[in-house]
Amino acid sequence: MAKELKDLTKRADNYSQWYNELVVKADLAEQSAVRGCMVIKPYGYAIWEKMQRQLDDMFKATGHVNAYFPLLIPKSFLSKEADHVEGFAKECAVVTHYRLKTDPDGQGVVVDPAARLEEELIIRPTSETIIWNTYRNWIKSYRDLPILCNQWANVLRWEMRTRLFLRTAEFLWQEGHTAHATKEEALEEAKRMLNVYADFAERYMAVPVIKGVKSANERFAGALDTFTIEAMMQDGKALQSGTSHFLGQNFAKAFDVKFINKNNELEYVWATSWGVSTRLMGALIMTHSDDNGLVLPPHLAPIQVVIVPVYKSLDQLAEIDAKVAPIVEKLKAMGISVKYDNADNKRPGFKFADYELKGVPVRLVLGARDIEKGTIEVMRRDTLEKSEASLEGIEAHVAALLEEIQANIYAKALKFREEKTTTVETYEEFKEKIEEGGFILAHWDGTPETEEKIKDETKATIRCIPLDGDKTPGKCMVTGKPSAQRVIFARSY
RNA sequence: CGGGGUGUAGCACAGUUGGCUAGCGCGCCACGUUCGGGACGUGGAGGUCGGAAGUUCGAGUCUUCUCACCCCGACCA
Repeated sequence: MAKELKDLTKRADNYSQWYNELVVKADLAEQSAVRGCMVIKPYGYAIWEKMQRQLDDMFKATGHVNAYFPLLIPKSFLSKEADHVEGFAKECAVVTHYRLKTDPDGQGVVVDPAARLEEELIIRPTSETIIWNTYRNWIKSYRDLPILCNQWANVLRWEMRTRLFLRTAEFLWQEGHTAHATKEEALEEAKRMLNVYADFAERYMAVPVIKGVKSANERFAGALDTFTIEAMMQDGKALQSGTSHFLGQNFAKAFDVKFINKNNELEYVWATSWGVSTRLMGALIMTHSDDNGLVLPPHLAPIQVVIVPVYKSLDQLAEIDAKVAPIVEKLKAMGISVKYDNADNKRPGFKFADYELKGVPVRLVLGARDIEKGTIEVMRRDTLEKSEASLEGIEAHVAALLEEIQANIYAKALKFREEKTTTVETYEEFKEKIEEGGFILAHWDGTPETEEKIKDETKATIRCIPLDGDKTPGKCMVTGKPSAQRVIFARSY
């Protein structure tokens, strides 16, 4: 076991291997038997559930409701919106038959050729099409609007190259799909949800993000505008962590969704869609982890506090059990999730290392020595600092410490991002800086051609045109043409 | 889809110019001593060497095919 962790540290020079290994060792997920898919293990899923619950609350608080739409989409639906089909066609799994039969020439089963579907079905890569096909029947009048639905689901995209959590073929996500009577209202909704995502990332995940608009090249297939939150990982690469799309009337036109407005005129419906996925788990891991393993933000840690007893005999353990019981009760009453690990089959040192690997924010250790002094050892995962605290009132101390850790890891990540963000004036300077990783603020003439050229030459893309911050115009670093404001460039996942 | 690499016990690997009964470490199981930072001793269980075909007296080792996975690209709302 000790060796495994050393291996992990040794490989830190290869960030993506280190990440991969960390995900597996910390018991979050593993590769499944199916290419590009993953098994999310109970510990990993517990984190996802916490994220889900929090996001769901935030959606409800902004007036949204949950619904569920089919997994399978008739192939023809996908082709109704030209850009959409272009974007997704090449990564769709297709259902062609509905029956198997035993192999007449051998063992096992074969696809029954007689059971070919008249129209093939695709497994949803996203649900805009099937949802807008459904919305047509729901919307007749402005009185039916807005529709503010969210769906928690799995989707499938046949990616060429996959990575646990960051880009798996099948992934879990939520997708919000809203319908509005006016352009303004739809735009406002798209921005509202971007803010919800940013808020969630920063307050719960402790991951600082930059809110912005995608350039045309990076825009969602079928959207007029794609808003994004971009985070920086510890290797300086960018990770698109959530998107919110203003779809205009594209899908309403494709699926013929019209309504009678207040002026008694027939009009197409305005749309948005927005989503975050299990990729957020990747962001969480890659933002905070260190060579000892995960570092989970207290607001999302399935176990916020672990208590480990140190004892020589079972009598001593019984004594510690009695001391710990009221602490556990009080912490639980405060809404803090606590695990008392008094399992007799593992030694304390093993437990220490294991809970560090799993990112438990606070560890309490209690032994005969402490009981004598009326103290308890407190270890915080973010800094690995140990301290002694009084047993009396330890609950309040822990509660305060959890908040402190939450704030500290956010501040640490923000500081890291700021240090790795540079401003450049020339393309030469850009090429040099991009090798160091991180975000680069530079002027760009706004054309897809220039962006493409930069991508070809440096592998960096425009992560977003920031919504907040400096808006002073300038000149494109490549072409010298006018630029409205600096945009963020980075290499990305 | 290109370039490179790896498939041998749950994990990580060794296995010589083909050679006789396939190995080490970690983990696992039993017992004992331990227990304040991944304990130690003794004993034990666990393998159709990724799959198929071939060469050979003999294949983990050589040949061909095939499958899977990893890394780097390409691709990626």
